[in-house]
Amino acid sequence: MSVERKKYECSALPKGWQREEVIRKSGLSAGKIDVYYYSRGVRNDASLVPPIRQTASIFKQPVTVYKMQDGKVKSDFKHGPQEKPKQLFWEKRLEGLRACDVGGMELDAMELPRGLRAVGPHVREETLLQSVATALHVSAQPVTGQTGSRSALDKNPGVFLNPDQPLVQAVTVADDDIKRQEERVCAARKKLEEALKALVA
Amino acid sequence: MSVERKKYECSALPKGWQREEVIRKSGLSAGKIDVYYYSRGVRNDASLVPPIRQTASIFKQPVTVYKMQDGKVKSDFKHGPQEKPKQLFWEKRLEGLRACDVGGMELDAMELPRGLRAVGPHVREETLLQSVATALHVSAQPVTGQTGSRSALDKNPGVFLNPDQPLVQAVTVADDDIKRQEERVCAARKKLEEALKALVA
DNA sequence: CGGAGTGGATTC
DNA sequence: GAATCCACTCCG
Repeated sequence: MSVERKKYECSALPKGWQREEVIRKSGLSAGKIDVYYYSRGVRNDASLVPPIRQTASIFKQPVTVYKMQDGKVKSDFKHGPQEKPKQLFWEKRLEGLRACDVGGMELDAMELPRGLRAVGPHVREETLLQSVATALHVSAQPVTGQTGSRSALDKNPGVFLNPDQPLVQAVTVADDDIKRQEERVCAARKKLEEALKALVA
Repeated sequence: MSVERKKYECSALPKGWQREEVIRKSGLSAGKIDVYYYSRGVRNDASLVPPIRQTASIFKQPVTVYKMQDGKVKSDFKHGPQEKPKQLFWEKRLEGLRACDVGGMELDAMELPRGLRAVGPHVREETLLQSVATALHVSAQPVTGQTGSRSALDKNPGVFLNPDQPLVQAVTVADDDIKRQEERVCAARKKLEEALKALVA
């Protein structure tokens, strides 16, 4: 596994600094080039060990840390991995779009079970379908829907909307639902039984 | 110094598995979290460490190993993870079945692009659709289709069929196909342009 | 816990 | 669209 690497002094850099170019050899970005800059003894160079100024410069500028009385650093930078912002209502980009067959003929929209209710401002059944379908297709977690109250979600989605769940109100399965489903299974079995009988006769 | 460690069962994990989070407490990456997964003492459970009887039982039966004079084991069992047998043509169980809408009305079958050819004995277009759709939906690997010759696959699927791929002949994309697709994109862009013009006018 | 290597967002 | 930057994963 030979990595394509070139490392050399570069006149545009201060004395003692080196520029390295590494070609990515796999993945989606294979072929792209990453550039690294080194000065001697990187590990312990004060200009590269945090805390460092977050200013735009290839030469990181160290920071003087002032301690408070209790010995803790007076700062509020966060620990742990930062959570990425998430896009709410991305489904709206799909509004008015429909799948079509090979010939370009638009397919009918699917009708959803009556129990599924859309939530969020101006979210219609069309968007609901796309949202739920995507969640079922993509999500690794159980799909349970939004648990916030309908009015809270309408008025303040930025606060109450759970971006990990589709734009459907959380569905509660009651005893009634289970009974109804059992009846459907029974009916289907009867139908199969009769079909088999008819086949033999 | 209190080490920040949390170890707990996690509902997203299979039963018996635990997730541990350990916060790095020093170094450049201080504050970052490492996640470890554990299952209960699998490592040293005699009934789960090979060699194991390959019999059907939920309780794996360990094997007594007899050594020969030279100290080597008198056996030819394979090392490394055993490959599970795979079901060929499971798609045939779905033959004659169709999705229906909420009202019980059967939906039309989808028409596939002409380039896709079914392979394997008695595999029709209907089965082809189910096979390809499942592969795209479920497979983590690229879906490339069967590379064996059509006649070999028909006569000796047990030998030549690749169970990791759907029952479609490997599709080769020629320059012609790319050109045709480019034309389609161009046409779609023209249509969009005109629609936007009409909207403004 | 560090470092190589990549995905992907951001900036130019 | 390319260059740059950052965050994250994986593995020793």
